[in-house]
Amino acid sequence: MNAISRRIAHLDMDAFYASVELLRYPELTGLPVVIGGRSKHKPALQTDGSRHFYKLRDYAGRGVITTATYEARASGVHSGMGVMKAAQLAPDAILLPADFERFRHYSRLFKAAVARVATEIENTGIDEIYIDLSELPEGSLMLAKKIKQAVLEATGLTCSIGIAPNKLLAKICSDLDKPDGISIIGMSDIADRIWPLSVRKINGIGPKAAKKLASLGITTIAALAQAEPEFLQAHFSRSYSIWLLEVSHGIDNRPVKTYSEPKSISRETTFEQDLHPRHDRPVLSKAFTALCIRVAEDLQRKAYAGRTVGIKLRFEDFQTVTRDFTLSTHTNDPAAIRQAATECLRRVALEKKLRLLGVRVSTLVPIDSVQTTEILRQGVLPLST
DNA sequence: TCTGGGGTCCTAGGACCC
DNA sequence: TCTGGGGTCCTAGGACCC
Repeated sequence: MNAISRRIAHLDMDAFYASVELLRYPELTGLPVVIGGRSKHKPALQTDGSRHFYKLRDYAGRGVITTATYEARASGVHSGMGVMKAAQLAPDAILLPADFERFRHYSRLFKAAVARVATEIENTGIDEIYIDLSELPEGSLMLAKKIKQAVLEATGLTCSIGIAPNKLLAKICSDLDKPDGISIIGMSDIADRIWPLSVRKINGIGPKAAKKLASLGITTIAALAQAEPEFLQAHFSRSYSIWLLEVSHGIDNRPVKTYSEPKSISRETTFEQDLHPRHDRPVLSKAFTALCIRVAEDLQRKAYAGRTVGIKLRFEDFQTVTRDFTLSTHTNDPAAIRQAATECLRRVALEKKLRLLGVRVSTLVPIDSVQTTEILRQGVLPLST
């Protein structure tokens, strides 16, 4: 493979969760629709055969918007926004609960469709992938059209594709002509197409870094590209400064990774109301056990065992703490996980109400065949001591 | 009406070993 | 009596992504 002439596509499904739900409820097409909130608010079938949909104004409680249709985005609603805030902006938007099983199904469908056109695929989320097109003979525009057509035929859904010499640029590029677009750029287009954009368009510059850059007078990628290395290093770490300058010039050598092992498996839950560590202890304990069981089920279903068990607590003031504990052997046994997680819990001062509780298992190893029973047996051992 | 859930990666200090 | 230095593991927190 020639690193100099790579050709990488980034494919991003358009408003994925919402679009999947519109396939099921086509009568909502063209309306502002958001996915989010908790699992009530499922559309109810009425006696006249029509469906009743909940609107954002009907919602009360915790949660965020995971996806908004373009019609809802026009009101200023976007993913990550609290549902209650979104309700102020778009009270008449239709609210649908997330159906992850369905989303995963459509995710598999679109990825399989792409794989029939190009095999070198990196999964980066339920609704997006990178594709290495370097070894294919066809032109980029032709490939992009073929892939979009394959996705549409397999799912009825549209996507946007960016093609560029690396993942960094491809990712930025797929967002240039959304929805249902194709953008193709080369290194010679960076000054015209990339530099005018906000630094936030760079995958890896989040709210914190963008804010700090803005305080230094840097908001566009062009301004970042013109910054002196010494100036950046006075405000950021050396490695981050070097990376900032590289990405501002469109440099990125990361390969498309067609396979990766999971590093951790976790489950967490935000309570409807903050819970008091002593007064609500029975409820907390039940939730805690349920999380351990779910993590163990996930591990067993995916055929992994882990050696480090961790907990995550979020207090009423949103302060978040984690603790973890490494066992002498790998386990995927719910009782062993709960015991280790309880050890972690003992090391936290519980003085405030709890908003969130989570359990995580990391340092994973695949449990193939012969080792399985041994790992399971050893994993349970600490319980009996 | 603040702020979900599932992840990855990085940093940094201390323990421990050679 | 002044304390090297590299490597790895463990732990905690934080930024970031979808």
